[in-house]
Amino acid sequence: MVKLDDLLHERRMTLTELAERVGMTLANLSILKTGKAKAIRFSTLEAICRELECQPGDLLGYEQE
Amino acid sequence: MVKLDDLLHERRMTLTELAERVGMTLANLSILKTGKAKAIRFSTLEAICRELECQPGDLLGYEQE
DNA sequence: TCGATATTTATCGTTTGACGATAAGGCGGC
DNA sequence: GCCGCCTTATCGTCAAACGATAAATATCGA
Repeated sequence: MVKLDDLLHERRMTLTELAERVGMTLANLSILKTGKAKAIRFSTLEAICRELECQPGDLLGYEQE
Repeated sequence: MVKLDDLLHERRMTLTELAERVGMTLANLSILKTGKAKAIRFSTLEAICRELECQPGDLLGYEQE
């Protein structure tokens, strides 16, 4: 569902770096990445997509492409 | 950002019907559709995508395709 | 123009959960 | 063993989803 891991690898970016760039804690990003978050603010989604230069659909999805 | 309108038209489904199918109030779905929601629960996103037979990326996105 | 249907907007209350701060634990590589 | 990276956990605050409900507005066809 949350495909952050793939995107990070593709971008060769660590979760730690992404956390700094989007301005949120590593802990909360990790929760999101590992699929433990129950919801997300659009502002957060936007910030992540901005830094990863991707679309929400690249981050969220049920099928694997 | 939230492209619910397009999907509904394509599916020829009213917001009212979608509300019944996903089991949430029309009022809150309207807020989501008109881009006034600040966040979304993954469970809600999932329910909507299930009924519209689409992916999160079809519902959320910054670019228009 | 009337009326039915659909949607938007608003208010209030409850509850969920994001997110920050922080700390501790795990893990692999050097 | 140390270090960088990540996960997990706890606690607190606060934002906001979502329900229930009602009223206003829009749309459209007869």
